[in-house]
Amino acid sequence: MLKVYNTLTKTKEEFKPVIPGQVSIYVCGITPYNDTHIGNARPFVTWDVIKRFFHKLGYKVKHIQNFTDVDDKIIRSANESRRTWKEVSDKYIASYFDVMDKLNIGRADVYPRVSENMEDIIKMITGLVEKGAAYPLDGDVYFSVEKFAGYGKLSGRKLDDMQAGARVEIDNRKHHPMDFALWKSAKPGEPSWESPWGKGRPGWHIECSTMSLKYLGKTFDFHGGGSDLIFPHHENEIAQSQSYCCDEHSFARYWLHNGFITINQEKMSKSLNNFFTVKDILAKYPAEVLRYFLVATHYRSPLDFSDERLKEAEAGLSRLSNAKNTLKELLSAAGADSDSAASLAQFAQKAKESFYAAMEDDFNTALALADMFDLAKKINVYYQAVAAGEVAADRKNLNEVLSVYTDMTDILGILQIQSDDEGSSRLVDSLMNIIISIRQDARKDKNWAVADKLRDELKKIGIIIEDSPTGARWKK
RNA sequence: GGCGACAUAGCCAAGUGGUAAGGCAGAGGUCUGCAAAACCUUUAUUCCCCAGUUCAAGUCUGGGUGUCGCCUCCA
Repeated sequence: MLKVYNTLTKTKEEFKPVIPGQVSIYVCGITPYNDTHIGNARPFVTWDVIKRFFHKLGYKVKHIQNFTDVDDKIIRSANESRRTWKEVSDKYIASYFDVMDKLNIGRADVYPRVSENMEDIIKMITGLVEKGAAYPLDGDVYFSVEKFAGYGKLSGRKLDDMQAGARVEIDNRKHHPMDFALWKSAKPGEPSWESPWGKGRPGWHIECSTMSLKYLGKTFDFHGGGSDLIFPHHENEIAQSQSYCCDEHSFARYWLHNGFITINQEKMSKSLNNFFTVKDILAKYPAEVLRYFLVATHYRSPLDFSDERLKEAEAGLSRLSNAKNTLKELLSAAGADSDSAASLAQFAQKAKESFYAAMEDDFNTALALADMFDLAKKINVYYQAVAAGEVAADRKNLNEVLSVYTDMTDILGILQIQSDDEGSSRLVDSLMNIIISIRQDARKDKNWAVADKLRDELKKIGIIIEDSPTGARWKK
């Protein structure tokens, strides 16, 4: 049974899809005015893992993720750099895709943009005005929070409380201080679109309502994003959407929010200027290390980022990677089938069950990883027995173990990037074989100076030589 | 001020009321020409504090302390 923590009910609930066998997901995407930072990257890695898991369970997945390409910050950036808003957003959307690809994140089915959905947005605002849920005001349109009885149900707030402690400047023209803009009239020099209320552009929240309803229908399964979106963004989306559909049960059924990435225990954000871009990190660490780092903690927990933590991630990932290589090495040396790895294969099946159980419990990747480490250890123990000549490698059962191991890495999306470029350089492979053979000769002659020099020099260019009873192996 | 989350070893981290997973780092050992990788052993009588419920509490309840987040653009 798959359980997910729903922010709306504040409990873990059994997941029941709207349409059996299918999952519909809307994830709030980015505002492309800046390079993607690792805080931004977290929800996308999270949802990528969730999608991979649903695929493994046999679900058909539909995933929509927007780009907020009409926005104050984009306009400001455009004005400062003498580009158009379109040039700015296109540039950072391309940059977003570039780093997402490196992080091995699969594409959504559709990436709708605000600028390409104006008609639908205007239609929805018009509908809300007609229903009396919103009102035009001097070229703007505001949503009337008092007209929506459920306002506050996602974030657990009451209108009265919010009023009391509000830090916002009160605009007295509005019917209620918490009323928020669906449409903003154009100021000079701003991009604008024609509407029944004059030239202008949409407010922030309406786009996600419009586009999720457009692509996923009136009721869909998941809506996700960072926990800073709970209020006001997602609260407002619910208000708009349910008012529009005239149905308090419509719109997303499960709301999933991931915790923040922090720096020195403080939220990483563009406004605090304490962020690291994904690009910066990828200049220092392989993309897989960053991905592993993000996956090694449950998605709802806060996650403190530091160089030290990345180094730990690198060490942990390398352990998993070594075990996979060991498994492959065993297989390539395996002869006839035997039963020597039967109990290892059995253990692998148990580990797989345990791994799936962890994933079914609100996508507990941290717990699932423990099963991978347990399996890695058993693989290593078996390897020692083979290396000591106690047993012969058992092809059939080892193949089963590899398939379990690969199943796990497929779900987490790790240990895959490396294997892609393994085959890309036959020349390097051939050269390494020659070097290793020369070094083996030197070792045979007890010429340690030459053997060590080869190993040390290779290490300087990032290639590690490891001797083993069956010969030397190398890795980058 | 209002609302919410969290507090588990040196560090990170999981934990369904039934006796504390896993990783990193450290220590000792095995293997090795030396390394590396790997393996074995070792590292929390105890889960922020205090009360309570229970045969049984890290887990539930109440109170306290601390940290963080949201309430304003934010993933």
